[in-house]
Amino acid sequence: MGRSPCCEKKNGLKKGPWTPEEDQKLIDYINKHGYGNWRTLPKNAGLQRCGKSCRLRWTNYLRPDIKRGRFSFEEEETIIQLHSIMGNKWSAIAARLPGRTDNEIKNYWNTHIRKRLLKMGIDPVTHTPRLDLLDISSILSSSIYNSTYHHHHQQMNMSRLMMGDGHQQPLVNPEILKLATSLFSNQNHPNNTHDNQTEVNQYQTGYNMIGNQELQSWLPIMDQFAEFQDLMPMKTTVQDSLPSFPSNHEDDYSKSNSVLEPYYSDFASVLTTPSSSPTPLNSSSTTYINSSTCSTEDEKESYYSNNVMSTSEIADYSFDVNGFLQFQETKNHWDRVM
DNA sequence: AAAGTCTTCAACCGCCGGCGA
DNA sequence: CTCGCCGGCGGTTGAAGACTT
Repeated sequence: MGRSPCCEKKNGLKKGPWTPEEDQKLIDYINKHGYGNWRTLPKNAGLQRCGKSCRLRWTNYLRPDIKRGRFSFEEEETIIQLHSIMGNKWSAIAARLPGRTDNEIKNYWNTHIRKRLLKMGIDPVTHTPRLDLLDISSILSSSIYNSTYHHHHQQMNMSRLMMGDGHQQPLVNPEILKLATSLFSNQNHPNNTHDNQTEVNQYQTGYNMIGNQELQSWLPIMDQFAEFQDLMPMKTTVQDSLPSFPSNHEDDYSKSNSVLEPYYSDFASVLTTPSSSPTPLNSSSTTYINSSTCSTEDEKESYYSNNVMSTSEIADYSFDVNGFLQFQETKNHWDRVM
């Protein structure tokens, strides 16, 4: 048996934004009598509103203990950490933030924090890194395969990464990068992956050339990258989450042409968590931002612009070793200061 | 300057659980 | 136990303002 709406149109009750006069009536009444029964309050207070609307207006806007204005950095940190534990339990989160309402926190999450996490490559539902959000595929594939790519800085670093610069060894086995490129570029198009024999063969070849041991050695780089991108050390790292690879991959390879497919699938699933995860409560993936010393808004903005990179900035730094080391120093600085 | 697009956030809606009759 | 009332919650909407073209 459904309940009738609390304020039907036929009652002539007003909806929409509150006027200052209505606000004053509500404030005056509650100051004098308390709110008591919300359903009868509007009649007693002389308001053409339903009780629910009055309650909402009071609790979300007129209450004297409401803190207005921008969220402080500490508040934002608290929201992110609590959300990583509790999920969308806005009222529970609000209970830990004096003067903030669940509605305000929910709005702030949806309009600011959520977007920022996405930009950082963090899944706002699970609080785990999602490298696909960073669009690494474009970073990698454009440098490797597009010789006319305009970003010479990035291309130079990539070529050094792959071939060395005449004085040093390649930083990463080019086959690893090729495989990574394939993985990243194809995880964005899952439908194209499993039915394409050419691509499967590509993974097989790549995996054969790299071998289990070297692929494993590449994983810490991914972990560092995931951390490096946004100064957010993850309790659950890419490496920790990786399924165990067979010690003798040649044997498996001889059995089937699609032997790599399950590993690719597992590997890809580590790198990209489904955004529609039904279980936001994941205490093992609590997100930390090492920046709690930023107190003023200026510091906060400065922190974000200096230390939390946008995707395009990551493209500049991602495989630039000097930049990486420099960035690690900055990170260590913030860790110490914290 | 104007039109179109995007962002924000106050307010609404439907649902749920607690509680008393 | 069932029913209806109520407060509370989380998802969603849409008007207004900000921004872009």
